[in-house]
Amino acid sequence: MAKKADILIRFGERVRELRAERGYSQEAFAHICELDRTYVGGIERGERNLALRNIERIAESLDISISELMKGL
Amino acid sequence: MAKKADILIRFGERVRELRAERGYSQEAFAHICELDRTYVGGIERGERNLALRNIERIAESLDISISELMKGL
DNA sequence: CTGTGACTTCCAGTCCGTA
DNA sequence: TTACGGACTGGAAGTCACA
Repeated sequence: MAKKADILIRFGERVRELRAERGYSQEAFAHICELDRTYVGGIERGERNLALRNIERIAESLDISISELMKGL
Repeated sequence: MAKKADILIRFGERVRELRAERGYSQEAFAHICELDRTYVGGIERGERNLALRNIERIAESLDISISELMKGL
């Protein structure tokens, strides 16, 4: 199984990349998302199988569409 | 909470549309996704805040990318 | 600033039905 | 074929202390 990297890992890397691009720390970004700092950290490390509502929050906080956020995954 | 159309509702409508396009019944589609039939029904009705792994399953079962699935949402 | 393990609460997700 | 209810289990949501 797992011919490609896991979806959660890839999603986390994508979030980290976009978050860093914007010059946010995890903590600052977490605040914008209204999520806990450690929770966002867990997402970026691919440890969290987050649900659609939180995916939406993250996309909004990055100021892009969900579709854009999911690009390449 | 004054949202025009909740993300879950919009996602559900999108899934229903794409699933029906392919001529699958909810039950047949649920079987392909390896999800419960009542759960798929709940998703299409916008009652379920499903997680990323299951979003991926649905996209795969529809034979499109997650990004494509999320288009317009 | 970030990683991580542990923790509680509540919902994601399953299985049984009925209409 | 789909909607929806009840009851259940595992895991997502959310937080904390400390490295």
